[in-house]
Amino acid sequence: MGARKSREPLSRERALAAAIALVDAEGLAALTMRRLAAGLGVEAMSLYYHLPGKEGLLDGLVEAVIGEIEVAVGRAEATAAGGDWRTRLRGRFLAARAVMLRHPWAPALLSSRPTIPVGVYGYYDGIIATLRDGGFSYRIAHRALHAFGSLALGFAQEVFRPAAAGGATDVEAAETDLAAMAEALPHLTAMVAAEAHAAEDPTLGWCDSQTEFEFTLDLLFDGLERARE
Amino acid sequence: MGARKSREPLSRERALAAAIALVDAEGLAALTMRRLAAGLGVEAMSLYYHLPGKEGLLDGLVEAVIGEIEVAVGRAEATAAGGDWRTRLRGRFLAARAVMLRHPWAPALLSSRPTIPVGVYGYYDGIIATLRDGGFSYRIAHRALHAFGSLALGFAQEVFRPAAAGGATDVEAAETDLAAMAEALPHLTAMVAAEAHAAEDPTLGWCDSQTEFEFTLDLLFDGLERARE
DNA sequence: TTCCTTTACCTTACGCCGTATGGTTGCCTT
DNA sequence: AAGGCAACCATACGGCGTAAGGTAAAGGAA
Repeated sequence: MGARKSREPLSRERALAAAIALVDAEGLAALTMRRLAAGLGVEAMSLYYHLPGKEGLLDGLVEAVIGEIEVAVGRAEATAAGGDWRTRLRGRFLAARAVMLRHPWAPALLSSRPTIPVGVYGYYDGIIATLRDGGFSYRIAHRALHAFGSLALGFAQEVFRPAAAGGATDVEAAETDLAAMAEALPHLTAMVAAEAHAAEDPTLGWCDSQTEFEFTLDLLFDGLERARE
Repeated sequence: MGARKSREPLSRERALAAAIALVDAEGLAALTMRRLAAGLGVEAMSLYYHLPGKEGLLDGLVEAVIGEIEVAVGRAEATAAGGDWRTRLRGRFLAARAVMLRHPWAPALLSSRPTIPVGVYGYYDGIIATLRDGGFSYRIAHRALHAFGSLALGFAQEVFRPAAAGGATDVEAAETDLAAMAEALPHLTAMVAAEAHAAEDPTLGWCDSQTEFEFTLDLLFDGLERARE
């Protein structure tokens, strides 16, 4: 009525925000140009006025995630100022992890991208700076980066997701299977039994609880501490 | 002429072999039902008589890779019999890695699959057995599996691939960029300079050389040795 | 006021994809 | 000879990303 415009014009920012909302809600596979456009009350081809295409859209998502990580890491660095290297790195990685927990699709997207998003360079520069402060040579810093792998960006690249989300496994079949499994896979079944393994916290959709994440982190930190000579 | 059949009949095995050849040669994205069928001198729909669909085809590829790993690991185990736990695990992981080097697409495929291929359970059972032999509790064995992550299957999930394969970067632009980069990313540029970084061996398409792989392995092994108490 | 350019959005169409449906062929058995 | 069945194919549908070109409206210049 009073306002002239029937609606706010489209923009790269609005498109990216809608894309993130869509992917948060329905997963990466649900992100198509047509669906995204429909959610914005627009036709698919209109998106191309603001984005260079599907790949550019995905680049935008990555950029947004890296941006969130930079903010979170900045806050973590501020509170950990003056700490030793491993406390500070720990803070960085866990801050990045908090972002990944908000966007469970991010690991898969990140590791599928063909080029390194620019923001990542800055992030890695900060890690190297922390390692140098901690007295590491460039050589060890380099190796540390490789050793951290995806942990540096907040996720453990567990190769497989657990059983199935929501797929209620037949209990009876599971029991008879268990007997066969105990025979074929004695050590694995024994471990599962011993660990009880209440599936307490399958974060990120992976079998990758906070505890395991931090355990691995400390394993690597301890090793690096020793490698420093 | 003499033979009656104009050609050997299709089969799951022939289809899978052709699929692996196609993917080895042209990458995962080139694997479509139509292209695979064409390569076999057949129409796309004929594949559905031997395979349950695209997902089933990908499951078959995974199964084949796991099979190769099992063979390679079996050989490694045979030669390392009687060794200590870390020598044996090392042999397993490096054997798996040799398979991954033959099939650079395998890591991406493996980590994109929605369910765990059956063969993997047996593989992990063997790892747990080795750890138990080495005196580890189930608790630590469990954590070790998480800590190994994708290393256990022979690849380090480096998150990003290096620059671009074959994309000759403009040298002049690269030089001016270098100056800007040295300012924005002082630690990273210093590290690259210090490491010379002759890109000696970008195996698997990732920046993940054999040396880095083994370094990370030993870092984790050392840490676990200590965690055993 | 009139005209023209630019911006933002839309329509249509093309060539891919995976696959449901329903033939058609030719060997094997009886 | 007849029937069955395994193996393969033709057609078609809905969805994808996006190239090419059309259109409505806003803004500045005359």
